[in-house]
Amino acid sequence: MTPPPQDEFLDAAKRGRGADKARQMLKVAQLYCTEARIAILQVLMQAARPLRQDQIAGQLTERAMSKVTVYRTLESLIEVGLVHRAFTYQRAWYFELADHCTEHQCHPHFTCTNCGVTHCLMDVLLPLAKISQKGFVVDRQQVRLEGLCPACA
Amino acid sequence: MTPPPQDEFLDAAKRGRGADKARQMLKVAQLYCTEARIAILQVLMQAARPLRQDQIAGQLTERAMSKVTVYRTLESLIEVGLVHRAFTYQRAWYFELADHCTEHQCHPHFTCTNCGVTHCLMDVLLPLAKISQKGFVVDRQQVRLEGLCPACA
DNA sequence: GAGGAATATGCAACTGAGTTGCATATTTTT
DNA sequence: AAAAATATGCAACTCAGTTGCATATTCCTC
Ligand SMILES: [Mn+2]
Ligand SMILES: [Mn+2]
Ligand SMILES: [Zn+2]
Ligand SMILES: [Zn+2]
Repeated sequence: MTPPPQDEFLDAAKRGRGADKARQMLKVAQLYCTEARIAILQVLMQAARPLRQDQIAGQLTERAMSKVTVYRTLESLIEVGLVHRAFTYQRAWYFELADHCTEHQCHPHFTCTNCGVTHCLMDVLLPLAKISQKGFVVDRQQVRLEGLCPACA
Repeated sequence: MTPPPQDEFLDAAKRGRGADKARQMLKVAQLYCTEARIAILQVLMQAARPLRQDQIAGQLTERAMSKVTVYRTLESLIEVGLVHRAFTYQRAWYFELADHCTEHQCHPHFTCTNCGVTHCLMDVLLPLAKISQKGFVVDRQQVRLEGLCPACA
């Protein structure tokens, strides 16, 4: 009886392989390798969608963590470009790894107005708005979609 | 000495011409014609950009209004499609009239990360993300841009 | 490895945009 | 004018996110 691949992956992450990846990312970014940063990076690496602070905290299996620390940890990861704020929904920020981003634009996010679930549209890329001739310098273009997801349509 | 056109327009709005337009919009929408709705619609009709609740309240010259009423008024105007929530910035919603919208998409908004001012890009329209073949039903596509505005670049 | 500087964490208290219940006021309908 | 329907104001509340400060952890140097 071999365990299913997901469990194997999660197990590996807990045992340290995911932690090593996180440590390396932090070293490159010149951030202290703290328990909080390693754990939160691992949670975000395994996440299929952006997560709120409380969802991230809820995934921390090893040790509970103050929400202040979660917020400050995310802030530090954002500052060095490892994480970004994907969008807000019902007054709360959703965070995700910043790896799937192109220079000025990340993938779009679709939020279902019926079930509230958000999907990352990894393979959808809209053209950048051409507004530089008007004197604007675009740093980031963000696309949000709302409607019904396949399960709710 | 004729007053400049802006003042003339503002004056006309105060005197009732803008109010008549608002009354008509409310009648069509089957909403009670209340002081609050007429006043807030007029403020939004004259606004060059989306406004927060406190900015709207600050523009109400005739009579002060409880912030609860401003929020509930906006909510009712949103329900009938006259107003929409344009975006959030620093945890606050910005509201605007829902007239420049096409069926599934409004114009993009550019927020300057230096001065904080938002510009409505009325003449910019990105294509709709083609995700219906994946089973998604898109109700609304929203585009946000960040960077430096012409004044700050 | 020990010591010290730099940085991160937890706690408790705070902030502020937005919401809710309920009594009262306004608008519309009859 | 009276009744029914709806809107408003007040005070109290919610809750995601922030701040000050004492303590703990990480890293760097010797
Ligand atoms: Mn995503
Ligand atoms: Mn706009
Ligand atoms: Zn759904
Ligand atoms: Zn600017």
